[in-house]
Amino acid sequence: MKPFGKLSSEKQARIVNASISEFSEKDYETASMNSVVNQAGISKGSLFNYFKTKNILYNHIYKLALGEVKNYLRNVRDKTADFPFDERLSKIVDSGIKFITEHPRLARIYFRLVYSGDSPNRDKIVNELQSMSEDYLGNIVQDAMNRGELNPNLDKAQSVFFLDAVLNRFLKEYHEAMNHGSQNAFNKDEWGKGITKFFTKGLS
Amino acid sequence: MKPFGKLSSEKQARIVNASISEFSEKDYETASMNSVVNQAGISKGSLFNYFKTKNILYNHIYKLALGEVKNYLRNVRDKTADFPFDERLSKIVDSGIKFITEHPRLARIYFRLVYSGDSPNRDKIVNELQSMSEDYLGNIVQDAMNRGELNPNLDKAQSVFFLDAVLNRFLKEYHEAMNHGSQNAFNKDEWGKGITKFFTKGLS
DNA sequence: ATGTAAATTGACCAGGTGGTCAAATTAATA
DNA sequence: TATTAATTTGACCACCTGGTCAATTTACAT
Repeated sequence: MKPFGKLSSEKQARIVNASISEFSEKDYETASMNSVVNQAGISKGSLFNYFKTKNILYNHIYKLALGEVKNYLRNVRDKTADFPFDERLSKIVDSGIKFITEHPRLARIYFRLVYSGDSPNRDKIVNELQSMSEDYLGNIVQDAMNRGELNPNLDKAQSVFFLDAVLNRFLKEYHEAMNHGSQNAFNKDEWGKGITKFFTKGLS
Repeated sequence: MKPFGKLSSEKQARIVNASISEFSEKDYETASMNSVVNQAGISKGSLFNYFKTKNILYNHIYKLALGEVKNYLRNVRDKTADFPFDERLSKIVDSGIKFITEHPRLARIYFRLVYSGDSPNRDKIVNELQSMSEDYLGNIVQDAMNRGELNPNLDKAQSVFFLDAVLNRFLKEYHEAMNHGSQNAFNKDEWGKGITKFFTKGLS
């Protein structure tokens, strides 16, 4: 068993928590192992005993973040499997907002990973995410096409791309607005409606 | 006159060129003044004589990059003022691709600025960009609405947001695909058509 | 050619980085 | 309790950072 797994769950939590804070506040290169160590209240040697390198620690954390994101997505997809396209889209937006609100630090790590350039293995990870998203949104679009809710001659790849672009951008802006305290910048419901209307029309 | 302005234009070009390389390859924190100095073939003291801090040098460079971007945008907007919406949109995509192809390093600095988190004054700059884009795309949407090409009851802010999201994301992906050598990832014409079709329909 | 002013240099500084490892502490075994 | 094994520690290392400044080189005026 890996040394980190042997630790008391309280200590594990402390370390994970400190790491999440650090990697969400600074990008990979700028994030500091010393800072993690101080926040977690352990010694430097210990941290490097649990995680041999900064890279490995980062991998541990981002997988954690991504796992949570995937959970959310899987959840909303399955729970809305029988809903029509527009309601489904609306729920996706809602759950995205919910995730961001409940896990702002994990969301930050996610956005940093997707939009910033210097995480290790960034290309591989982003490719993974891309194909995950294609899969996810692709299924939803396909379902809607099968039901006759969307134009059956759609270029699916492009449609998914548009969806992904708008959804991600919206959530990113929402996340940033949230972190800057300007709560009124986005009216959730209004924007949710706007997005679903725009896509049901654009892809019809 | 500032010391940098007194330099021979050849030397100025060398320094600007080295700085563009550095800031396009690494993000602000990671970019190294030592590296700029070596690439430019001047001494460290000189560089800090021309630009008192890293921050000031970065500002000089990003303003340069942004100026070029604005030039391109202004150009295409004015030259297509009388075109219908779909042709206009198509030209915007084309000119974006052209810019990226001709100035890949400046494009990289632009994307890094917009999507990454650690440039100095990032918030201020991004706000500036946002209102610039709102202005730019807002005008184009407004023109089309006035001409009766788009639904006159559109929520303009949202429409502009969608346009901005998709255009930026597309150009970013195109830029990344280009830099990774995979030229066939995007068929320019096909995607240009797809984008215009999607928006003319979605906003009609 | 000489003196002076301006431009250029690079050794140097304090401070930070990821990572190491002998030594000290704690836990487990007998 | 005495011995051994596992865990934890933090001083330390080489390296890099942005930035400084006395000293040297260059340019120019007389």
